[in-house]
Amino acid sequence: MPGPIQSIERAAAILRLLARGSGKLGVGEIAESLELAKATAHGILRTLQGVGFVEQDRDTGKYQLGAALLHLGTSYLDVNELRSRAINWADALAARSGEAVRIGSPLDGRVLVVHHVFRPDDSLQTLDVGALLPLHATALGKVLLAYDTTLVAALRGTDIAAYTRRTLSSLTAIKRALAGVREAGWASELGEMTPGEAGIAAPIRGHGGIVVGALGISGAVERLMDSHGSPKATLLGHVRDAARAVSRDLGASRW
Amino acid sequence: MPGPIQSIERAAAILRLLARGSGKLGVGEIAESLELAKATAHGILRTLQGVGFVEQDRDTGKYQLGAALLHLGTSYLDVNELRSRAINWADALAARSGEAVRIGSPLDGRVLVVHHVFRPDDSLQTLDVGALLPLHATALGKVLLAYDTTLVAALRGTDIAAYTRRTLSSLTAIKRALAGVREAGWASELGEMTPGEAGIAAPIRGHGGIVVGALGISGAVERLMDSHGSPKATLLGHVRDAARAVSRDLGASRW
DNA sequence: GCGCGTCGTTCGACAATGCCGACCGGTGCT
DNA sequence: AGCACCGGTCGGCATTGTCGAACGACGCGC
Repeated sequence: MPGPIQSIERAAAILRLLARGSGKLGVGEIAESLELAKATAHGILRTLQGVGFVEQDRDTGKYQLGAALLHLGTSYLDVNELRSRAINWADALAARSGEAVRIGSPLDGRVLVVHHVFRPDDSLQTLDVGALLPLHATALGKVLLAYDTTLVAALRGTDIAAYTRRTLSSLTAIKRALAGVREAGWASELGEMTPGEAGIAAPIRGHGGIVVGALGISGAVERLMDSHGSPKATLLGHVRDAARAVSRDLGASRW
Repeated sequence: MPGPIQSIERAAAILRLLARGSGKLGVGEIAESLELAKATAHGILRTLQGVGFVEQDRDTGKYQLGAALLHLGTSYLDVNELRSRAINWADALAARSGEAVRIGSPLDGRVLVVHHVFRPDDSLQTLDVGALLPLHATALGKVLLAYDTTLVAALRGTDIAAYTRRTLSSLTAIKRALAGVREAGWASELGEMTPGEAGIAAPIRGHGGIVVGALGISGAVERLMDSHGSPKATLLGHVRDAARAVSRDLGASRW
């Protein structure tokens, strides 16, 4: 049976659609978006509702994501080897650098945040584990792009959003930056996603030396960067050391 | 088409199995657990792999949950009305009480933690959003049980695990406790899940007054309880006030 | 080192299964 | 009141998923 199962693929598409649209959707909207017959979409939705993957608003009849997905998502974190090996090092890096630490791996042309340590102060911060960040406007994403040519190829065709005035919004500019990342072994970002915020990241390598993720810190520009817009040497060193330590734990002995 | 779609139900069962087993499973094990032909299980797994819901270990060939689920799970949090309305009140309750705050809703005979505010000190705490807690051994769960008879009915038949010496492990003992909860309007737990840890919780009511979740604090027994093993009055008041405030935001005007 | 057991995977055929167009019943807007 | 839209249901057709059996690769042990 070499071939994916149609109904399951459609069910997954519905779930992704609900996650992207970030809200409630009706049967008609879903059917139209996915070019399905209304009855087909309804049957899938009813099944997904039965297993708790979607819920239906009693008043409006519209559908949204269900609670069962939350537990599945966090269960994924438990078995994610990258995350479990990196937790201790991430805590240490946050303490040493005084900044928020994030670990990301590629997912579907974005960066999935699989771990997040808050900046060690009492300020209110929102956890963004599970968030999908853009590849081209974050330090984490640049690292992943630099060591995975298929990701770069996938960039072509997608629209490269310009979040701020500093965002690298052309493919050639991005490629030039990636060459620099490969040469240096780390990436940085300065106000390219959010004005005033910066990031520094380095690759995490797994068995055999292939890059399986990225680890980095992010915070206010004036704390991370020097007057020339380059990462402060001590912070950069801490980030690179932490990434190397995680890589070693994952079995990338030579790097 | 009145009837759930078989393949999607099976796919969901596989995902739940992978989440429960908390680790990697082979095709054979999965097929046996679900009483499927090996080829059938394989087809579903291949499809799930294609959409990123499961991943395959390159070396062993075994399957585990995939990264796409993490994003879906956190997307659920974004649209969860209970959580979004409760966040502000939960923060306030944590500040006032000095304890960790958790909000739970029922899922599949357990308590799903949909929000968690750390105890306001610098100690290392693990986020347990997405965790599934037992109904009968937590204050949150007791509240949910007390106001949902179908949950109690479902308890019969499941094994009622005795986590500690104090866990209410018989159905009659639980039912007696639930009557007390209904009368008082709140629930507490003292070392029934983990020795030395206690909890206090109150119901969150939605539109029309039906209980849609529970909100509570948990922490060391000596901080939450008085010498008689009853919740400290001030803490209890804070919990009940917060639960009422959230209920009001959800439209349960009369309660 | 050879063979046995087990694993993930593929094949092919059957019919069960999910898909679709058309049809209800209710709600809210005009 | 009429209309348009919504979510949900029905029944027939054939597409689609299911299953038993066989394949190749790996690893363990005799």
